[in-house]
Amino acid sequence: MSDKVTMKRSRQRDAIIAFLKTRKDHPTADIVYQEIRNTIPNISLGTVYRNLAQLSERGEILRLPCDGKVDHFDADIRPHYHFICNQCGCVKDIHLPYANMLDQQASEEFDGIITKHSLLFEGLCSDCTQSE
Amino acid sequence: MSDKVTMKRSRQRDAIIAFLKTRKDHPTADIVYQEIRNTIPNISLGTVYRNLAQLSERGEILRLPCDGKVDHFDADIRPHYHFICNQCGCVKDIHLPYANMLDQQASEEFDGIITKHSLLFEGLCSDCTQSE
DNA sequence: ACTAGAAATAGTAATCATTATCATTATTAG
DNA sequence: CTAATAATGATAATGATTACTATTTCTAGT
Repeated sequence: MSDKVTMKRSRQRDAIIAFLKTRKDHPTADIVYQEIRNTIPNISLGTVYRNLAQLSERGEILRLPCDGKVDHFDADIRPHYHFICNQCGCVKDIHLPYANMLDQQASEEFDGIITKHSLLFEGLCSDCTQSE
Repeated sequence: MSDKVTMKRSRQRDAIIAFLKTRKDHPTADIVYQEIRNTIPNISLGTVYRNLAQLSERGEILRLPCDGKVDHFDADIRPHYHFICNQCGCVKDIHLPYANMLDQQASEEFDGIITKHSLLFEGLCSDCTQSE
């Protein structure tokens, strides 16, 4: 947290990053675990969680909190927003640029320092609108 | 959820609503529990959770998910946003009106139906900026 | 007021995602 | 090569929240 402890490589972490980069659907820790087990059968779920937490703290990936539901993870660290489907739970990108204006507006209303915001859109994904 | 099952009053629920209305700091379920115990010593934590969930589903109060941290609750159901302090964890109001434009903008970028968004500001509250 | 049916409760167990622990293994700087 | 230490796997622990169940409390309709 405070300072960079030198990071040793591990094939587990390499596999996690590599896998995340192949996916655009923002998998959960458990999905990552299930997938990596195909190549590293005895990887531990704790190892997956530890690495995902570590990588997101270092800013190498994004942790997407989803309003009380399970966290998802994104290897695309460019600032953008996300959508979660209230029916199937899938998470998709919303490519609006990060709205700094929001922080500015909020700062005018607020006695303190606003450094960021998190914004999550909700509704029905295209698949779920059709199967209704 | 689907339809209104007639709601019976209970002094536990009355106390929970009444307490929430006296507070502007958006207490957690546990805070509500601790407080109500002063007047109803044997109230159950499960009862508090059940009622808070029920009331927020009926739209009588707001549940505030806070990015993986503990949920907070708000008796002020007027649409507005919130701020959470990264230091002390307090939750405060941000009185920007609900930005429907955000949903519209997002809808243009998105193949599906966007019904709402949740937006949480983060940073340091006024108390924590001073004690740094 | 009485009563039957339904909702609410207290107490407790269960869930579930996530984190912590710890003995062992793997990585890497020198 | 080797010592120092980060990372792992296996498992236990945590913590917020929900589910269960026998009992109590409401309340609508006689």
